[in-house]
Amino acid sequence: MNVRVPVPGKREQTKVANREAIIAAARKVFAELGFGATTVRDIIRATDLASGTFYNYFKSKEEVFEALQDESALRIRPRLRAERVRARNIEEFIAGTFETFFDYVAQDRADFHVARKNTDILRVRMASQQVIAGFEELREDIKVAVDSGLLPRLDPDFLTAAMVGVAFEIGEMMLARDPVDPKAAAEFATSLFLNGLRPRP
Amino acid sequence: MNVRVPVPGKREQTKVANREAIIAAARKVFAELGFGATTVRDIIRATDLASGTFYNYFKSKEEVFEALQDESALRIRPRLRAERVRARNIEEFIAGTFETFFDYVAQDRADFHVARKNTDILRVRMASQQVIAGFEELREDIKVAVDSGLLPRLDPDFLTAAMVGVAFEIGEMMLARDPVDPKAAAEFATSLFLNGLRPRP
Amino acid sequence: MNVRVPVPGKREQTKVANREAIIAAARKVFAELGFGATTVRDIIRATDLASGTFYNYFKSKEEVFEALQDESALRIRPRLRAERVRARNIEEFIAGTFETFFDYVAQDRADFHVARKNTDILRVRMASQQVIAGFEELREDIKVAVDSGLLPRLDPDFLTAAMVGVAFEIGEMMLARDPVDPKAAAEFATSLFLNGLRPRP
Amino acid sequence: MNVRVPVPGKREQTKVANREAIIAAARKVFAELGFGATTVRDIIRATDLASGTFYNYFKSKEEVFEALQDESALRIRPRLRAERVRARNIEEFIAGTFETFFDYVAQDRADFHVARKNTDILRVRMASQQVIAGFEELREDIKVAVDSGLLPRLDPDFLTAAMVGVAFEIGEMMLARDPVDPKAAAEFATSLFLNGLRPRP
DNA sequence: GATGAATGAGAATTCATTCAT
DNA sequence: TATGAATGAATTCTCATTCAT
Repeated sequence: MNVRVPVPGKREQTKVANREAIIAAARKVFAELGFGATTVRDIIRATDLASGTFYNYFKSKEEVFEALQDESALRIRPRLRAERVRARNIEEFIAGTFETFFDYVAQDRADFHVARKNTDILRVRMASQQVIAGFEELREDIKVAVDSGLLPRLDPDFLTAAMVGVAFEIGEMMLARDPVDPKAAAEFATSLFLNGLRPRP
Repeated sequence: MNVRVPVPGKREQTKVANREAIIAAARKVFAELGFGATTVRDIIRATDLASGTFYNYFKSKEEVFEALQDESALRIRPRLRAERVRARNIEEFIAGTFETFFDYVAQDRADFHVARKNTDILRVRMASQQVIAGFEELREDIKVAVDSGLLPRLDPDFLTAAMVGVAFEIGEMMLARDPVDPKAAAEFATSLFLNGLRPRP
Repeated sequence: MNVRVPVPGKREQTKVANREAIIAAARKVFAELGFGATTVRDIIRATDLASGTFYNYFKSKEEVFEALQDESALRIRPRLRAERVRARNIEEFIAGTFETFFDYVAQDRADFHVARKNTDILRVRMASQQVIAGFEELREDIKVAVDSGLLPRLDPDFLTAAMVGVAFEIGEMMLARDPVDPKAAAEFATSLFLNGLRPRP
Repeated sequence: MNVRVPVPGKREQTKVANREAIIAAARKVFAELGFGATTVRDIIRATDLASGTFYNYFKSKEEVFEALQDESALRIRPRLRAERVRARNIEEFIAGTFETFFDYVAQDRADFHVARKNTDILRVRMASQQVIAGFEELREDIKVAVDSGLLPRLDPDFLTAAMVGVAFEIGEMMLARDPVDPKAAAEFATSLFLNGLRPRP
């Protein structure tokens, strides 16, 4: 018997490149057609690979979608977390989160925009492993912030939900405008969460 | 050829009844399977009609989905609008909106819950004609409220998006809990929008 | 609600005709290609129906194969049984069985010949519900015949197996010859089973 | 690129060993899955070789199947032949053949049992070059035995078919029983062929 | 020779939609 | 208008085989 010691060679490079090619094609096609309308054929047609090759890398369009989302989430999660960890007060916690998120959305439009294409009837929201982990992380950070007195004693699940809802919904609205202004979006969301709508005395 | 023998006591299904039967079946099936996984066959199988009959009423599952959402939106829209019109101050505007919405969600779980079934990866959000009209209505009301001084001078699009995002996201969270407590959800959202998180002096 | 009383009409006729067309095509294609090499596409291509129509009648080629065998077995089983029931002595029991079987085989070559086509490597033997039932029936009749003293006290399972093996194997050999002579085949098998090879004193 | 580091104590697989490994894997997989359902991938997966390697040894699963059967036939053929050559009378000819065959079957169950797995519908019978040669050999020996007066003047083709049919069919029945009793099977078959069913005076 | 990823033809199957009854 | 079988395009997925490494 032989022990195989992998040395990165052409084969391994091709494998990585193919995987990336499929993910890139999927990103493009999902953005164009929406998740529901996209078929595996559409994705593979957008690469120069053979149809069977898709199945060497992913079992289904669901799986490639997840990989796609995981990639995105892995890019944004550490940045969001770093902002929150660094936060010394409630202003930094809230403002840092929204600024980072809207900046990311503005950069990475395609990732965020996966959808609202199915005859304009549906909106599909990301929720891969990594995205869910990101939500979870936010909730944990909120709990910690509440315990440390950084945030007031509020229901952390609801607060997480509120931040997520506002981030995604305002994110969409922001992208619909020209020019895309993440600063303005972040300011709005931050002010809402810090001060609410009622004028302070 | 089949001979149809009417059975007394069960009246013939009228056109309206057939339409309703299809919508009801669709509501049930969408809730079970999610939109993407549902086929026209699934819907028609859940009625006692024949497959061809579906096409006398709807062109596609998209169309029946829209009709379904429209029905829902038509139930909730007037109530939301009435709340906002009746509002004499910012507290009533915000609290009325959220209370009404979460009450509706708690009642009509199936309608709201259409989905998150697609392999648990996706969340599908309603956005039929009527739902969009409802969003539009909210934005109009917000504009009017801003002009009349009821609400502070804020970007109405962003505010609409924020309310919608919070309503849907907290709505989901609320439904995930036992018992479902629309009052608590409304209080949380209302307080957030009125006061923000920062303690008032 | 209506009660549907079927009256044989054009629709029902077409259904029966289509089912028969598929079975006939399958019989032809199995005989040509053998079971293993045959695809559903091959079968449907041999009809003038559309590919999807196949699935209105059968779930797979296995299912149509079974239907095919059942048809055959249903034709031959009652005749075999009648011969055995009528038998007044061992000669009639054995001779009746083989004569009837080889006559049937000679008539219905295609049914019997399903196979030995896969590069001449394999022989596929029928064993649908009905064929198995036919074997079972033979065993039961043998048991009865043993109990009534018509047949000597032998292991009925082995005797069944022996008759089946000889019937099928000699059947094949008979078909390979020109002219096909069921009489001769039956005489050979009958004599073997009645007298054995050892010359009687 | 991979670097192959030889591990001492485990010798390199030679060409012969690889061929044997593939045949052994095929024997196992055919017995489990049946011939029709088995794929080349299944076979190669049951070895520790790579898929491409299969094609250095065999062109298709048909070819490996033949090789498999040839191996079996090469084991049993000489023994059968020896029995028949040694036979000094009809009793020895018949009894020797069946005893040897059923002993072999009892030993080498897997080889004989290749199949009846295809949804329980089919029985697949071996018929490789070597197996056919074995049948041929039997026929030749029968002819010789007829000419020498050892066997009565009967149609040698039919007699060959009858022996083959009985051997295989009773072989299956024997394997289905517990305990497997080749002696009893041989006795039954021998008595049938020697004496027939009709009581001798 | 061995490897195992890429290939792409082709199989099974589904399903929206049509249309004769 | 209701029915439900027929249609066939489209999709998913498998697999034997090739070939660069």
